[in-house]
Amino acid sequence: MAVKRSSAESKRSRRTEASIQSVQEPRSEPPLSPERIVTTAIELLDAEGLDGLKMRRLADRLGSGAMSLYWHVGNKEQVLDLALDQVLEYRGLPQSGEPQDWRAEIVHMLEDWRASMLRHPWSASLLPRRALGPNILARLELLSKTLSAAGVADADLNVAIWSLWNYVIGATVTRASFDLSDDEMAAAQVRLPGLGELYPTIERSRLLLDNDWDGVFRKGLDVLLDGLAPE
Amino acid sequence: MAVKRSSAESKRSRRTEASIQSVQEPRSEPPLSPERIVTTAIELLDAEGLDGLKMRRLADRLGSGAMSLYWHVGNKEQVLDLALDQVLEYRGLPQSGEPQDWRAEIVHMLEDWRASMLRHPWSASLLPRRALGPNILARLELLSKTLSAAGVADADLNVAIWSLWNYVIGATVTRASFDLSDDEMAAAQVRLPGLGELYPTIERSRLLLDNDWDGVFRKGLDVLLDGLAPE
DNA sequence: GATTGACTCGTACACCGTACGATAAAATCG
DNA sequence: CGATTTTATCGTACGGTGTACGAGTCAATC
Repeated sequence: MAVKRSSAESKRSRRTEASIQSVQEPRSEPPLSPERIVTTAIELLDAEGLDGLKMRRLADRLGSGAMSLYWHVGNKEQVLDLALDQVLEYRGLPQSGEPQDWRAEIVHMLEDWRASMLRHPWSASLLPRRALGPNILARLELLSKTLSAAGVADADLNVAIWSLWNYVIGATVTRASFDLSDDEMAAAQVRLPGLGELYPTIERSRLLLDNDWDGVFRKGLDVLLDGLAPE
Repeated sequence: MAVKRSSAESKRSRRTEASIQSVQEPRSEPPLSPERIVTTAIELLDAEGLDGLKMRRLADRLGSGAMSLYWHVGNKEQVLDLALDQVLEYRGLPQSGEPQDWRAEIVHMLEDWRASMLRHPWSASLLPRRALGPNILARLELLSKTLSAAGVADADLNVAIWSLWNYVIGATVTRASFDLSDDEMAAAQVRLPGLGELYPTIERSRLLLDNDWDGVFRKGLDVLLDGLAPE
């Protein structure tokens, strides 16, 4: 079993000053920890994609045996859970005070959400099947709080929250899956000869091609905010 | 290799009238085909979830050997692709003529989309990582065509299409993943003692609890349509 | 009747997550 | 201080996976 340490502090009392060969041993890796495992897992996921994450490969990167990981994490699923939640951490608006600009705050948080997931495309495919981690909940909480403080009535609050939420999730998931296929999809729009006949409007609007994704995202978000927020 | 038959007709000339034991053999299954494989795969996915689909198990249900499937489908991924696309087929509005009510047409298609995916919750987790199948493209095409015919300017068309699209995808994916966790999540909202302290607004609005999901979905969709459509 | 192609499937292999228990090292205790 | 427990590492092995391969069957064709 193990994984007892909830999130204990890690005493750094090792190698107390003068011991033999204290000068340099570039050989040995730092000790394992859930944090290091998750960080390395994210690197591996970024490099090799969702299917590229294997416990043995992760252990290789960490310079340890495969089974050593299981002392720190329960199983592979938990590694994925932790990696997803870590990627979704939000540090908030950089500015200092509170300029009361709730709309800027919300837009920033949602655009950061989208940007964070697009930086790690595997996270989009993970999101639909994982539970809500603390960082996801924190963003939802911020969204709720800000909207409520901006004057959205309690009766309309859940509609507003979920509408914004859905929009961002959908935009991210859609965009990320396009990133994955990428040329395959762009190729598909061009290659298939029958495609223009079956889907003429899509072809005419070049819907799948050279889109200004960021601009489109922002415009739709504005429409939603206009309709949901007071005034 | 194989999988040569693109979608050929299947000659049904077997058992030409009078042959021995033509009366009844309830033993033998109908012959394998991509259609039967996909249909059975959907049954299995509905019953056992995404992780429950194994090629051997699928073959068992079909009364065949595991390797026989590979004559008809390239690999397991393709089975998932086909299952997803089949679930997303759209039959259109039941009514006959064209009452010109573009808004009803769009709402119907999008609500049907959502309903179809919620009927098969595994499809939501599949969607983010699969390419666009023909039935998905057909829905996108219908959406484009209807909006365009309703008078949405070409310059605004892509924004409108993607905004609606994103919203529906997000709503479906979010809702489906809640269905999967279900009691675990409802339990989470109640169980965790610190949850109310960390996320007070979420708790107060009962955001994750007893939501009128269908109503919320429809309201957000209306906001979006109001903002995107002419007039 | 011989040949060819469409199909079925048993066996085998590489690879996966991880249970289990043997180790070693550090911390704690008598 | 030695003895014992706790913490951490990891080699081996097991059950299960997708599927490559090739040997089979059987109907259609020449």
